[in-house]
Amino acid sequence: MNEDQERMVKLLKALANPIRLRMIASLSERPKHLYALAKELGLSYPLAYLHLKALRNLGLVREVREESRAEGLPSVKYYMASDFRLLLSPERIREVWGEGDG
Amino acid sequence: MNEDQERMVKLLKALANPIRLRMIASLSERPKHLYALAKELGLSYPLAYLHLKALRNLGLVREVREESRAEGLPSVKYYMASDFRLLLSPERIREVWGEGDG
DNA sequence: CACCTATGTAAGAGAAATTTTATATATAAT
DNA sequence: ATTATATATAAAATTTCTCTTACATAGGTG
Repeated sequence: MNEDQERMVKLLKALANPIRLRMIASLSERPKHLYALAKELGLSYPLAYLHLKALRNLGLVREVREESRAEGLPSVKYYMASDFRLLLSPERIREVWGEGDG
Repeated sequence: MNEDQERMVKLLKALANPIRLRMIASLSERPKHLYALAKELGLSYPLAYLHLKALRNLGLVREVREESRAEGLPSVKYYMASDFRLLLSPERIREVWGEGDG
């Protein structure tokens, strides 16, 4: 697997999960912190934490600084959905995966 | 999960696998039968069979009749990639998954 | 007849993903 | 003080996914 191929599989695996899709949907409405997101979606904090971590690792969700806080303050971390775009079609898949062997 | 949501997760799960992506890439070049596809991709027949079944179940790959065969003949089954199109973006995900709770 | 092609499936082993439980820390409110 | 908010992570348990092994069938070739 080359880099593009690996990236595509990782993205698809990350998105192939209802909890992570709901997280993206919610965090694309407005930024929130993880504790609030967990409550909103009816998840335990550790579970929400693990799912969010997976999304952050791929750049699908990112941290945003809350502006109303002075420098050096403990930080309540806000997250928002990144603006990504992934098209899946036979042609696109062939572009990335095709012609390896014939 | 409503029907659209379930469909989206199933499609993403089906696509989140390098073997199945390679199958789609290959079967979008030209139709072939499963035995040949398995050899081409270096897979055991049973493994190829299971992955192709998953793709067929979702309509991502479909069977095509070989024209050069007379009626009633045993049938060497040919498969080709269906022409699908799936766009993933925060907006699209919010359309399907958003507003459930907040 | 043995071998290669060709299809179809079940059952179990093994690997990966998901979820829970537990632990640790810290601030703010009642 | 106790409760609720808030973050962070490890480890174990559970569930799902993936893959191999085994079995059954059949046509064609050397």
